Amino acid sequence: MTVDLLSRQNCSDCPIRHRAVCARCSPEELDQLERLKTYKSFKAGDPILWRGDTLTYVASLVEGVATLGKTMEDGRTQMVGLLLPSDFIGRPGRSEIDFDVVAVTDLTLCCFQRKPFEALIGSTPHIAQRLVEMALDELDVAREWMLLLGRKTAREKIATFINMLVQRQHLSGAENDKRALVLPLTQEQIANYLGLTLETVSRQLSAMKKEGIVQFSDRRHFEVVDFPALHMATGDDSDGGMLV
Amino acid sequence: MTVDLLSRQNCSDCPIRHRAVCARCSPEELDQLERLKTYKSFKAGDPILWRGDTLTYVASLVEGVATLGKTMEDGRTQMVGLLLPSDFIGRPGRSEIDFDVVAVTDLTLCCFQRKPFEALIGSTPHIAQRLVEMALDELDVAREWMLLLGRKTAREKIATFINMLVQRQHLSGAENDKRALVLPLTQEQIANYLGLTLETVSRQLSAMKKEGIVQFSDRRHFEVVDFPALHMATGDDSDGGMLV
DNA sequence: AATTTTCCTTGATATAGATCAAAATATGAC
DNA sequence: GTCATATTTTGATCTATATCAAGGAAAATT
Repeated sequence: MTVDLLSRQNCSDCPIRHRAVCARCSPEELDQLERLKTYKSFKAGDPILWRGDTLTYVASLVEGVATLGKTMEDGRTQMVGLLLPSDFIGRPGRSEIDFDVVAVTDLTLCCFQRKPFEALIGSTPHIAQRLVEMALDELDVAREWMLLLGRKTAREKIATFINMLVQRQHLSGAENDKRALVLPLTQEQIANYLGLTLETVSRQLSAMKKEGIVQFSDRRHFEVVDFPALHMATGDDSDGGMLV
Repeated sequence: MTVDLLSRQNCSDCPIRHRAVCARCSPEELDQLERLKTYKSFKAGDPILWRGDTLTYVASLVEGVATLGKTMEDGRTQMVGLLLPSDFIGRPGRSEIDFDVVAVTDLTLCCFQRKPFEALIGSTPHIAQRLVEMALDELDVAREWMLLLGRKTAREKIATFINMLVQRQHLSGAENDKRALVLPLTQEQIANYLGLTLETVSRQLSAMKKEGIVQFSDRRHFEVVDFPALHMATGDDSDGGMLV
């Protein structure tokens, strides 16, 4: 019943397929995965993992949105990742986590006990290989975000964030109205993701509405009206993104 | 002859051992690695890889310092990684790189052709497993840096940077004067790493000298005089770091 | 439907760090 | 050793964004 809106795949069967982890698995291997798997549900706002927690599971996000965040002693916080369906949580070969994972919406995880999962990796090179690629993909995303956090202006940050939502939601199979997009976070959470304050996020978003770049139907749903202007505003591209 | 100052290991033999990639390799596997391996040298300032380059090699940094950087169309740049001896360059399973790798000092790489290296991974689970762990370690570092870039003050950034140098150089086997540390970057490069301008770096470093936290013997060599104050200045710890 | 709470907007003001400018110091080349 | 270049320091000013403050709109709860 859980159709993964963001990964073009029905994943009620074997959620770890999300990222094609087991595209090349043999029937026996799939069977093994099948037996390890359990589902867990969380309510919006629930902490899934806390910094320092022992990792007994690795998991694949089936439905919903979660954030990865780091918090400083004095309360300043920085989001370091946004988890959408098909994303992977956990670190084979590591028993502790050093950031917080929090459910933003109600969500479902497909969990595998870490130990047997690691054993499986140890004997199945192509799964390990796939995990390397996934980790390196995440690393690319993190580095792109470092550029954003270190060098972009508030306006560029917002534009880049919206553009990322466009990309991740278009890549997905969501065959709804092509332009209808979901804003999964509050403005405070967006501020946390972008290294800004919520007031700055509000002002920049208002400006982009006024300029007719984006249009909101309600707080959580919007569409991009002027793609070239959005592209231009990201700072990634000196021209209007026409070449891409 | 090339003794790796930063990894407690003599690595003239099999540089990929740096990160214990092949600690569990059989003699035949070591032999295979041995045959794939070539050394390449670069001069300070040389570009090693350019964004968009095709990756024909993966490599391990034997000696010297290199930076990973991203550049925007208008010239703004953000360093996204600092490579010290024993660090790994390259992405098994990926043929293109999307940032620049530049030699900061003269350096030596130990290179393996990507294709055969990937084949080796495909048939050797424990190497693949080790690479997953390495990629996840890098991801942790990148996320820690995201917190720094998004939320820390200029002073906290500088203190954190110095503290990172202490940690990486102490972890290494460098059994020279315990306090003598190398500053491998110019202040402009540091600014690039921290999302600041060079003037701000200069001012903050001067302040920390004046306060007696650090002391420079020359531009590239310094020692930390007051560790508790340094810890305090990183912002990571509300107390003076006494508990760590 | 009324009330509470959460989320968003807008304005006024402050400030950390950027930018502009210039001199002082190193470093390297010849 | 001198000249040229790269790097660092310091000062004056500016500005983007934070901070402080308060009201309004939506959502959730009763």
